[in-house]
Amino acid sequence: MLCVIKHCVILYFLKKIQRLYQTYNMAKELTPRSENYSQWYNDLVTKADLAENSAVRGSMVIKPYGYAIWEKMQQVLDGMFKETGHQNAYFPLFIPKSFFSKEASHVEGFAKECAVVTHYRLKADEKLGIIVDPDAKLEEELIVRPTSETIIWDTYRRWVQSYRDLPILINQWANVVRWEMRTRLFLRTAEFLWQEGHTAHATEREAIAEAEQMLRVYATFAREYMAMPVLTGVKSPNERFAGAVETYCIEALMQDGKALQAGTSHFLGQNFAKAFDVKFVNKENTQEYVWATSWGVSTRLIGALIMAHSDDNGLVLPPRLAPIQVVIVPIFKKEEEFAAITERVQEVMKELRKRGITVKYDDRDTHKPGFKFAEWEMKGVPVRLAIGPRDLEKGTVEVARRDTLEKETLQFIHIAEKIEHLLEKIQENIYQKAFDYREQNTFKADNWEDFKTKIEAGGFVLAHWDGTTETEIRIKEETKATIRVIADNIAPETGKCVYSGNESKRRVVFAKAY
RNA sequence: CGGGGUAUAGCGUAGUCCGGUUAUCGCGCCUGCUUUGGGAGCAGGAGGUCGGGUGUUCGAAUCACCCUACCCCGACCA
Repeated sequence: MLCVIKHCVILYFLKKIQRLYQTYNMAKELTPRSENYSQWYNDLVTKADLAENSAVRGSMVIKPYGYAIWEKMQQVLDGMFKETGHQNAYFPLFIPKSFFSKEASHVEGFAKECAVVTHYRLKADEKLGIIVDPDAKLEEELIVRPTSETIIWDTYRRWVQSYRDLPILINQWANVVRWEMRTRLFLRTAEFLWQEGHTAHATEREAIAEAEQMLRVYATFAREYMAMPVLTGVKSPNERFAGAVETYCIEALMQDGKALQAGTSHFLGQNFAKAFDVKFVNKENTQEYVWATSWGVSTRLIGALIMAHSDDNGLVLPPRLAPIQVVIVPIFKKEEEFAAITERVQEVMKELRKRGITVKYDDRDTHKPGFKFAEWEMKGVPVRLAIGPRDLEKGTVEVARRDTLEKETLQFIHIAEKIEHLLEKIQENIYQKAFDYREQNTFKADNWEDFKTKIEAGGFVLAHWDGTTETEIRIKEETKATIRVIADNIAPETGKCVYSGNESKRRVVFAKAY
């Protein structure tokens, strides 16, 4: 009897918990970061309406709001590339398989994740429906580009004869495919969007200068637009791009203490020139191989942007990359009030637009203000204005900032100017917060036990390394940490390798990475 | 690609172990009224090849086999 009552009580509470859970879900809330960081990230991407998984394994649909962020990134970066003398062009999606075998380490690096086109036709089959036509086999199979070095260098061979044809400074905006085993929205997908710069130079020095210049462009973009502090430097030989002589990178620290490579720039030496026989005649009339670079950033930057700043209420976007910088929510009961508010809003919008600020008036009458507040907060709009009858009376406006969630009521007078300043302040504050976080999560480790503890806890760990790939691999096997960057802001100092105890000339940055 | 898990309406789910009337609930959606300064309330309504296929059975969301997709953990990687 007692048992039955107990059972009923338990059932009752189970139902209650389920009800609570359902309410929680409908409220569009995020899983808190502290509870499950990965889940938080996935929730955020979905609920901020940035992207979703598609019918194709590992490939995502980038939704309009997410794509708008990418467009902003593209616009800024494209301007920076043009300023540094580059031009855009477009090379094919398909690459003949034979091209790949020409640069040995390059093939090795990418062979395992290439999609291959083998046929060019389908046909109807009575039993199986549509099938690949076995009679339509390609003479030479085509690789869907995982990166374009090979096809581009095959092309450059025909473009370069004399030193007068150099340098070639080209960028392309494109999609690439890398058949990844485990994918995550934006961070790692089978197909992704990126830009890849490919340059050809007469001298080694000039090529190195180019690779370094583009790294600085990326670092500037990350810091000034994404409000994301980055370390710059070079990769260890083990982490180098397949086919590169030197790989430069920008490396950022995410809120869960894991590192994320946000952009790379490669000095390719003469590897591709030799593989594709790209020579030029110099002023002394002798044949020389061309020197090369390549550099790229991808839609992964959106993942970095999300993880760098966002909180448990949703996305936090830096004003300089926010598709909508200011959203205005009217608060009204009667039609007349709405009309009067709208009139006032038009004035504000005009002033804001004059200053180049992107503003949206959320005049939907299908949702209540509270709903709109929550929605725009989830989408990370930096500044929200609310205007209601009380504001019209007093000549005020409520200004809420997304980064701190603070609200204040300001006078209408010079409101556009105040908001312009506020946007700048938000941009700075977001950067500062991310910077402070990184500082607080950067540690030194001088012995193996300490190293393991600190790596486990997360963050950047600065430690001495003997410079051998063998040690690097051992460390990775034992701790999952890799050398993220041999950072150029860390001064050389002698010491003992944290793993082997051998001589070391400098500390390098270790972390677990995405 | 290995190991584990999941798949029921747009989303989140109950039911599956132990097969049996018309498949549960919440959110969302539609209509109406009342609401609107932080995710509105009430009333009514629509919406389902139970991931796909094959089988077992009088009868399958439920059992068996196969396939597919997604999630978590490893190996690989921007």
